[in-house]
Amino acid sequence: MIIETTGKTGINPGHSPKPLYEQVKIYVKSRIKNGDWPCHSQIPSEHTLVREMGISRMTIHRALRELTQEGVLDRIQGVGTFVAKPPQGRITVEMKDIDQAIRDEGRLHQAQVHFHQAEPLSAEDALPLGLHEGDEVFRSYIVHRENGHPLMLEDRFVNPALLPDYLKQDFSRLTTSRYIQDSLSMLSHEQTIRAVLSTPETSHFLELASTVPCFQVNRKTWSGNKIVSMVRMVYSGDRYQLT
Amino acid sequence: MIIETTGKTGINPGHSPKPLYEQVKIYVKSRIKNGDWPCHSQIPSEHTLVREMGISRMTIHRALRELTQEGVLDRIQGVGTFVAKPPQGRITVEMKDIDQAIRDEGRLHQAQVHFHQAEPLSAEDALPLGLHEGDEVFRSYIVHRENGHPLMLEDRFVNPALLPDYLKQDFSRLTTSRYIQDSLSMLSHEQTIRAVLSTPETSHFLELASTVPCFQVNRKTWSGNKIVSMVRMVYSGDRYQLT
DNA sequence: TAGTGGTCTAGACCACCCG
DNA sequence: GGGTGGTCTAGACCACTAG
Repeated sequence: MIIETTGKTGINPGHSPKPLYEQVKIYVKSRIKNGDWPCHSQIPSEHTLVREMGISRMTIHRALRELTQEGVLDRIQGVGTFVAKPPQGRITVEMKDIDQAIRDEGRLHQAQVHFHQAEPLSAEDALPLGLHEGDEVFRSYIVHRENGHPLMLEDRFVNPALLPDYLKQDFSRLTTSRYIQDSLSMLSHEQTIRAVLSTPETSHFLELASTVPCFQVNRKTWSGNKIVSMVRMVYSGDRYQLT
Repeated sequence: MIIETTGKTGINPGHSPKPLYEQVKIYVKSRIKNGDWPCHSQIPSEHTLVREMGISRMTIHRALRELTQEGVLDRIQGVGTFVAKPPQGRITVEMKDIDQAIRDEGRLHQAQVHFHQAEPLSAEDALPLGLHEGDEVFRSYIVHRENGHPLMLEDRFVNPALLPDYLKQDFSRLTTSRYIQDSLSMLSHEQTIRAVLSTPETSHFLELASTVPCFQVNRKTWSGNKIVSMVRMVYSGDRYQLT
């Protein structure tokens, strides 16, 4: 382990190639990577590293804390620091907002609002929304287009108690999800994504000539313990893909 | 802002309800949440917070650094600290390894290896793998079952240079992706997920009676700048969903 | 030049675990 | 009781930005 310094007064002047704590992190990761410190083994204590590397404890501690945060190490107070098991088989897929996804590809996003109204809640929708049958909800039904071609159908229910001004918005200019995110904070989501076949309804609004495979996203949005919105989004499968 | 202490000798003995830096984080987030510090506005400098809150700079700094890491703040050296724009419309989907996903549901995972061999690379597969036509590659073709029912078809190519022992593994007991993750470190992935219709091939191996919508995942795995593996996974759409 | 954030130290007190 | 990690401080030097 070579510690890079600039040979000035202090032990590590700030314009060293990398900060000291970064060098410690790299050092620890290299020891793990080349097998010196195998999975689940205990690594030297902070005190030991302080002695061996000639670096102050706060700096060592920061390096180890950040590596713990990154999932490289596990630390147990009063016991020691251990090499964590690398996270197995977790690959994350990121779903951007539809308008952003389209614009990021350099294409034109348009939203066509088919309706946007208050309506009484049907029995089948009441339960998942956590409201009662007949309660008034806001609903919007929007087709999103990419360079003029229909890409996604959005059928959204909104809780009027939490977003009383929902009906006043112009969702041909502003995305529903953006409006919700800007209006409330600390939102959480719960969703499922299925591969489905287009139905007569989706084929009509997405202008599909035949039956094609689609992504159907069902998403609930919560603010604290209250449901803000429930949305069904159907993506034309031959024109959309997740990465 | 009330700083909780225990009234002992030091300013903040360790068993205070929350560490000081956590209290600072909560304080900052509350000022943002209730609108005192709007989006993009500059918040007080570290020095100011040190004076106003009577807390040392290292502690203030840690709180602000962690909030920056979490995307709540933006910091610019020499300029100041600003409230970050909340991340818009990014929802992440987590894909677990197939065996883990099945076992997490309390069901039985089985893998049926149809073949597992070395073969010359075809022209169409050579380009995406970054190798040349006719180069030898390892290939495995596996059906994964959930409680006996076929759930996913995995067709994988592997670079023999990086995983020479790939053919010696028993993939009815160990998942291919787990073997790869355990054998190499610092892997990165690149993938696309499409909604597709089952083909005669997938219908046969997934024992589908009719044409159904499926998820098709195409994933490349890199170790550094070398391709380790390329896999196509087809999930029976009526039996699988992403969350 | 003044003010900002970025890093580092030496020392301190603490809670926790285990023999 | 001895070792571990968790937190906090006071002060210092640095790099960067702007007026």
